[in-house]
Amino acid sequence: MLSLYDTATQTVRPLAMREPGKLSIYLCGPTVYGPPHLGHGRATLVYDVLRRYLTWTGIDVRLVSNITDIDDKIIDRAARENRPWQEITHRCEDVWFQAMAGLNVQRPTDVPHATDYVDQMVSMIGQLIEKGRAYPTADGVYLSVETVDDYGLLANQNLHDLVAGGGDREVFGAENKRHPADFALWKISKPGEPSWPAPWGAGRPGWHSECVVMSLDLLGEGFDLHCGGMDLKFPHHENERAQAVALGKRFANHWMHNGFVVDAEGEKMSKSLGNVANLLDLIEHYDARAYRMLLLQTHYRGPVRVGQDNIDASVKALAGLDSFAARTALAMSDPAVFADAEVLERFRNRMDDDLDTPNAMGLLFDTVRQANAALDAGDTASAGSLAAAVHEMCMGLGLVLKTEGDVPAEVAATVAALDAARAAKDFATADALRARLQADGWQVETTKQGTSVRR
RNA sequence: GGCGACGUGGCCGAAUGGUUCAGGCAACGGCCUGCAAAGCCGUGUAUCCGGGUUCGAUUCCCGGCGUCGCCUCCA
Repeated sequence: MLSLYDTATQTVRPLAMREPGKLSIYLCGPTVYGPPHLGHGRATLVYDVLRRYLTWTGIDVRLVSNITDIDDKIIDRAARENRPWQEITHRCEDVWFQAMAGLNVQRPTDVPHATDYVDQMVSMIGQLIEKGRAYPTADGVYLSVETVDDYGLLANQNLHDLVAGGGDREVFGAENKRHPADFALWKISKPGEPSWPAPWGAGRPGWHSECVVMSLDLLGEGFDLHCGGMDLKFPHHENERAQAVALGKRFANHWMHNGFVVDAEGEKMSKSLGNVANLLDLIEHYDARAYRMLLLQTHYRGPVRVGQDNIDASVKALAGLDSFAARTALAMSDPAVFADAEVLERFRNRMDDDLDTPNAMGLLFDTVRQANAALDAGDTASAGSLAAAVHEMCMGLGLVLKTEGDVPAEVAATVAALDAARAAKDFATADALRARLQADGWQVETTKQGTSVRR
């Protein structure tokens, strides 16, 4: 049974399932107005690993992750570029899923769009007003946070301290709000802006409303886990929760937040600092698996710096694993081979402890070394079961190892020529052929058993 | 100002009240190899500082110093 740190209780506690064997997860998805950056990549990879691991342990996971396709940023960009806002959201969503596919992140079970839920949001806001928890003003509808008893639970701060920290920052809509921390559920639109009809004036929903409505609609009250980046903890998740509480509904049972991607100076990568790195660049220039590898070797709650050195180290580590997969392919092919049960149990213990992937990776590399040693010693049976365990672990982490794969005919011919030259002790020719393959980007391993190539 | 996280070898990064502080990358030596590569074996280097608790602390407590995050743009 997996235990996870829960932001609401600030403890590591078992991730309870509302229905045995079934886990319902809501993950806050992207606002589609720009290209995905490394931070998005981290969050989706962390939750992809979570999902794959849970699935691997036999749990039926339903992962709902939304697309925020109406928002001030989208409107701003559409106005600036003078084109329909839908064109931007559609394009960005395509790019988003393209990037996710590149990272080998599984598509969520459900991908609700905010714009498909506006009616339900209007209805929810109406209920909040009826209950006296929200109030309309000249520019929108606001939630009265003072009516929510434990407002500040996720931020771990009381309302007074939260507001005290506002500093000299300008409070949005201050002139109309009853309390500075009240937040917009509905924003009445200005001429030319996209809008939907509502009793309080045509407009658009505030950011925090969509996730409440969509999560409760698709997963129902008291769903198991709500997750997202640390920066969503407050205000986004706090405000989602505040709405659910104000409605008198049970919300998420467990809250999970992943740490940030930081830059070389250790500062958070954020749009406002302008130090965001495009995720697509990383995927284009490096083995996309390297980012997953790097994150697996970092605890999900800690910060991670994504740099040339880190990524290079991950690429190298992957090369070792690929090489391992290739050399153990034969030992694994025996249908009588079973994954080493003890290794898998240790793996589960580590993963179940707040998703301790760095420790799990330590075990994985240890197992690889043991299997290699067994293979060197000619003990193919042990090598096979250890290698099978490695493959199982990789499956539980979403790591795909490369084996021989498809080799073009001319490369195969070169490999054959290389082996023939070596057999004839014509090492000059053999070295030239090997150099040519390497120049073409092939990883070449010549052994007594013959040459194998990998890309 | 409030709340919180963190400070481990050349780099990244776990863990732990006590024999030798995981693992990855890099370095060095050896085995293997026609030579490499891959692999194996081995080596070296680390717990921010000062107190306290303790037989014993890197780990727990207190105080520093430093870094970072959140306090209504954000994964």
